[in-house]
Amino acid sequence: MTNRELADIFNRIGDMLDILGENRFKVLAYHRAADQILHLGQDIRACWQAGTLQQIPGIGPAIAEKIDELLTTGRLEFYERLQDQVPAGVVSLLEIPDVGPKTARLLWERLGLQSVAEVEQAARAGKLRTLPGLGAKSEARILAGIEALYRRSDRIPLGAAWPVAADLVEGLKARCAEVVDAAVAGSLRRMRSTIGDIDLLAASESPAAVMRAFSSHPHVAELLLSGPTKTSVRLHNGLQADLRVLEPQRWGAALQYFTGSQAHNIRLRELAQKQGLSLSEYGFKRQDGSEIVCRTEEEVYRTLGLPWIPPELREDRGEIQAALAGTLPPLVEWDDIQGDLHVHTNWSDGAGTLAEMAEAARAKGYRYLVISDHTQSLGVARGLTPERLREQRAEIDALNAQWDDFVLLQGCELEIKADGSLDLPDEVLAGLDFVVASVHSSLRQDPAQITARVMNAIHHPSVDVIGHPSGRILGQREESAVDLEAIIRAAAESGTALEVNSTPARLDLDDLHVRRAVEMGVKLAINSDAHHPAGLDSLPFGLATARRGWATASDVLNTLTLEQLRAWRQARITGATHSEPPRGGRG
DNA sequence: GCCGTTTTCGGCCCGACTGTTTTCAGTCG
Repeated sequence: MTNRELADIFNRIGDMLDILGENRFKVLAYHRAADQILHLGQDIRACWQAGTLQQIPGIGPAIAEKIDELLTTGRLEFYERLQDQVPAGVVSLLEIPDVGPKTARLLWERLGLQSVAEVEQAARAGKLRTLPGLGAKSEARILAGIEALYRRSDRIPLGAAWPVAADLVEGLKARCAEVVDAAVAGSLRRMRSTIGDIDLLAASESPAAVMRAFSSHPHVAELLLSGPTKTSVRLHNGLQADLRVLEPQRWGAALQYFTGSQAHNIRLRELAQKQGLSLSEYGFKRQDGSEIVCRTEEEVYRTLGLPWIPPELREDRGEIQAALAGTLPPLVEWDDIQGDLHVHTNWSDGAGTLAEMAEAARAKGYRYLVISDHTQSLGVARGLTPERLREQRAEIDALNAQWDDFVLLQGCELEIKADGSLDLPDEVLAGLDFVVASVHSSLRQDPAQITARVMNAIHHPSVDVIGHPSGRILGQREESAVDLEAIIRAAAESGTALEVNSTPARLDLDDLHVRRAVEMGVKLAINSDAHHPAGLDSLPFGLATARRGWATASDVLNTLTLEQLRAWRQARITGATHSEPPRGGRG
């Protein structure tokens, strides 16, 4: 039973208890436990076997016992009894926007409705308006919610949401003189890998003018709700966008609040309470009603006795405890990045020439760039044979003669073939400057098979990095069955680095496995996997993913200078232990 | 159901918006 399956069960238990009218804090406890399990970053069976379940925040004796029963027997009596009381179809009604536990229970008890389709039928027949507390408007609203549910678009990748959000922010600033400041907030500012909706914030003394400018933006398809401080719209691409407008002097508190996450904010408010303060998007309130208004986020955190916490960490995964203890990690930053270790050119399936890719990298201030075109067995990508690699080497050498501040390295993205063998002979690999090894084929092999393939590459002395280790494509392809925990352990032993692939649709490793890798002392390579010069621009998405996994510069291979990178590689090949040299800033 | 440098019992974040209401409940984030 996987973490996700356990989390699903506890979430459904929470939903069923909610519908039954159980104490809301008990309901919350189940949802919190589910969230913790889902974001554990390692298989919960390891904690179970080690007897450390109750060390996970939000898991106490009752839920630990239920986890034990589920993992031991595959069943949970408590859950089965609840399922007898609340039909699964009734729980599914909670998926309808604006239908919560109270309404779901009402629909079930008074009209016997047990599916979204039945609710839709009843609404069309005008039956919902006969229920206490519901009128014609609620009925129409629920019907609209069901239609939205049917055409619901899934979460979209971070990299796809950014340009739209940037357009909206720019639009606000350009179209409305009353806007003092505007910014992206929410999960987008926290740089989650996928985005469910776009949260925006504006500072202004004239909210109404800002709301008008927002709701008339060309991206906007439909006005969902509108009040004096908040407007929600649906965009033409199907995404929902929410805008909050606040007074400029409250900017810091508002930005903090609206960035979330919700779980992080709840923790902050609990801290505030202990100090006799109440925290909201407007700032702090003392018990006598006087206010502490915060113009910056730093002031919000300082008032609570905390250092400013980077948005990427605000998920209630230990960052507040670390901030209290003064042990927040110094996260890797853009200025730390010295080069990109994985790009393609028109020698294989890329669109740019060697010179074009090199100049684009130089323009970013990089000191080096690894050309890692595909290898021969990936025919669709015109993978390189040993002969063509030799020809490419000559061209790279010629290009390198013209720079004294930048170096092109010759590498490859080596195919890990379906039988686990590598796509180039050892002597060819040994002649390259750097090797990224990746799986592109037979992604549906069983866990043992595909894990063994990657293990083989990890233990090869010429392989420096495992590329996009999970193989996921966001919204299209689940990760392969590869045992990432085992891969991370093996990488820690062999000194092989794991990639954080920055392509917006990949972001692979994900933040949770980055965190696990950092804990295990594994080096990360934050790479763009660019297939054209503009593709280099996606590296910040991988950088953010690494930051979400608590990575510091010393965890990241491509923060090393060229000399250090070469020394790191040499030390691995010779098996020597290497001390950590100081990093040089890119300036 | 979880949790504790104010607590092992008694708390548990806070506000906006909507609809159906005469002051509030439900939902959402």
